[in-house]
Amino acid sequence: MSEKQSIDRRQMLKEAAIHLACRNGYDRTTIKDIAQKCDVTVGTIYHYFASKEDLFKEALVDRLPRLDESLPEISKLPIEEGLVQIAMITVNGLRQRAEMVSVICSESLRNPEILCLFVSAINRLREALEKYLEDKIAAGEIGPNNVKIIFNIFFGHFFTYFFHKERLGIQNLPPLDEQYIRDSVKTLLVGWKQGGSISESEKPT
Amino acid sequence: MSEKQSIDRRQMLKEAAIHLACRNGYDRTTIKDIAQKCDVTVGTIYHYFASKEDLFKEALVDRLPRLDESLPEISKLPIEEGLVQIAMITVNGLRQRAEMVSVICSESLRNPEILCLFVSAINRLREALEKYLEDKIAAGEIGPNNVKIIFNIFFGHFFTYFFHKERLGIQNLPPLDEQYIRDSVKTLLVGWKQGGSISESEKPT
Amino acid sequence: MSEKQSIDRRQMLKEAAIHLACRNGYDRTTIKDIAQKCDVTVGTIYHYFASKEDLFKEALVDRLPRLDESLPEISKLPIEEGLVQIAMITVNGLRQRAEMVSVICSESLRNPEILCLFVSAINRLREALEKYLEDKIAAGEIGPNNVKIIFNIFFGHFFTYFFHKERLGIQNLPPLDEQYIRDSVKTLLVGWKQGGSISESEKPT
Amino acid sequence: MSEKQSIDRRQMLKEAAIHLACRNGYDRTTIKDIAQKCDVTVGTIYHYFASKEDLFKEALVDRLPRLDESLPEISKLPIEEGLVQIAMITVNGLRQRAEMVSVICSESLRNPEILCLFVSAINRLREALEKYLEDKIAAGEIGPNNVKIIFNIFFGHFFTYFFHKERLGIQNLPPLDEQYIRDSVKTLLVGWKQGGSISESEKPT
DNA sequence: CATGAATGAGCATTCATTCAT
DNA sequence: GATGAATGAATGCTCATTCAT
Repeated sequence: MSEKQSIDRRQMLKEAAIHLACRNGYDRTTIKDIAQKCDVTVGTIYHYFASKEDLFKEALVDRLPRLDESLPEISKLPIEEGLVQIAMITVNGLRQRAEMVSVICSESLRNPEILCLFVSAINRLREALEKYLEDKIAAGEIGPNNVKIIFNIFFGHFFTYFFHKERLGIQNLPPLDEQYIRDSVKTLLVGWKQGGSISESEKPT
Repeated sequence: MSEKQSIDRRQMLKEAAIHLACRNGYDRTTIKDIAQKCDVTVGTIYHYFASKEDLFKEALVDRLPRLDESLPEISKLPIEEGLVQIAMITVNGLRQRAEMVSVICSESLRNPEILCLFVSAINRLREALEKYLEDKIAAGEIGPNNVKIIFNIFFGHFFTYFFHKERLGIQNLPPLDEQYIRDSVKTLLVGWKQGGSISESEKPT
Repeated sequence: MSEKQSIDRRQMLKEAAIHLACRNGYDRTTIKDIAQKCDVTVGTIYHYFASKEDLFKEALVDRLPRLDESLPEISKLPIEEGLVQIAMITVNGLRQRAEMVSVICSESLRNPEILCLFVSAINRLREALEKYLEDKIAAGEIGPNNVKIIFNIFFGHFFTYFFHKERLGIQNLPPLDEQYIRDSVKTLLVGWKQGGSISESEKPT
Repeated sequence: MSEKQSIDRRQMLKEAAIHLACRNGYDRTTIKDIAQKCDVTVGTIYHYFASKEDLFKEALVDRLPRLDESLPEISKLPIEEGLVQIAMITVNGLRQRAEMVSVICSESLRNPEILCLFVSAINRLREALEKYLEDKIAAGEIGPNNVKIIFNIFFGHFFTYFFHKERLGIQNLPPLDEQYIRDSVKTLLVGWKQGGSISESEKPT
């Protein structure tokens, strides 16, 4: 079998694994389930992956979201538009990886390796975005703010809303579309522009 | 055996179940584990609960958080202080139920009954807090705002930060203490007081 | 509690045990089931009986059918009427003990003590009826016949028919009533009166 | 593994299951027992059968007795010989399936599917034999008789005697051999030839 | 006498993993 | 490479029996 086919098959198995685990959880996703979904036998899976855990670890590693490459372009935009772009990339990233996010949220609590993946993805995002916000403060586009807090507000807002609306399926919430994102960003910016989220202890004397 | 002892034992079993499931997940928490943790035998668990699922369902049901009873008092405070109180109650509620929150987050994706519990708890909080915010807007303490958005911002912020810091254990974040909460509320209020999160489509003509 | 009450309670427990075991089999009839049916607790059953097996053994022992006492009266009747009476007593005996017959049939294969009960009941019937038939042959009411064979034909017929119709519930069979019994007896007697079931090896030279 | 081996192993498991259940009953025959008897592990049984119940259902289904194919030949014989052949086929059929008969008798009372198997096997036999007897009456080989009654007498006799002698092991009964069968048939035919088992209600006026 | 909480061995079933073909 | 039969430890659950109250 050609190398390409081999890569495709690995990919197919990883995707099936994540897809099933998203619905049923890691423990209730059996090797046989994955094999059947891919029309192969259990033995085949063990040709490509050393164990069930390995299969999932690989599946999660190679699909972590990356905001980094888009940031340089976005930095050139005015902050209103920049934050909208960032929020949309973040939400779309979650959406495309919705199944993976679910698996990671569940499994990270008990699997340190998966926790590590999750944390490093969030930290990459945090660092990039804090840097972006600091630049904008320096440039005077928004007032002086505690960037840790405003990152938390920004990310927590979109993450939780995505989780409530698109993963848990809570009813009667407005759609998480561009309009909602623009309204949210506008709301946030009203305060951020004025500044003031520097805590007493951080204030320069 | 007295009724009291019987109730205590049920309670003990439920707490052990949640505690273990928080660390290991529902599927990896065995009846034997729970029994050993409580120094009883498996048979005893089945004397008190019809099944493993029943044990967990009961354990989750009777510990859902309640903001409701404190709100009337809080409503009398100025909004700065009110939101701090609400945030602290919310964070402390999550903290006290940290283990339960973890279990619910994992299991709600595949167990509709648990999802229902989770959703109704969130909705209760949402309704109470949206009502509070609308009253404050009417009273002129904050400007006109889309209460759905600002609830999402408020809750999402504290929920995500709690999850990152205290559940996932992400390093290098400031502690989620009163100071952090006060700073966050101040940051949020800068914008909320001024108002402006009414979307174009909602604006009165 | 008076002795009478105590006897009643034992009786009630035994009847419940047989009743449930008839439907569900011995193994699927639990002590708890029996206790619930009688509105007592499991502990109570162990006051009256040493074990589950004991309860069932006692329940089966004291309800074995008895043809013996009626035979002297029946012997005075002409054989046509006598056999009808015997068949009716047999069928009614099975009917009243239908549940017990089911339990005995199932359990006798693996429990030697129950087998013994079953066999001795059948043997008592066999001996009584063979004696009756020999007397009737001697009296010339029926011809010379191998009484073992004609007992087998007589008992086997009614037992199997009862089992098929009233225990298994096979459809489209005529009812096992007096008319059917009279017709059957008449059919059997046609041959028995003429005689001839003495095998070659038994015939006097 | 070849398909043949796979079929053999299924067959071996089914036979072991029936064999053990005959001695111990369905409930006391454990999967482990069956596995040990066949020198395989429990997992192997579940590789071939979905459940314990399935294993037994299959085991019972594919061994139901069939008289049908022999009847055309037997019909050509004089009735004395024909009934002897039929009785011998029936008795040998029971003998070869002795273990299965025991299991079916016990389980059919509580398992509707097994009851259905049992009833349909008996009904097939009943229909074939009633047809045979009607033909013989029409041909004048035996007198006018109620075929339902004489079938019941014929089958009930041999079935009960088989059950008493070879399953329950009641002592002091003559062996169920060809001689016994010939004597029984002769006894039955004495009456059948003369006829007379038409009930009053059925008699033509 | 009566209770029912507690026991723990035993059961049917699952499933990740191995390996001869 | 690919197969799928075989493994066996582990799991949720049952139930006859005991015994302190």
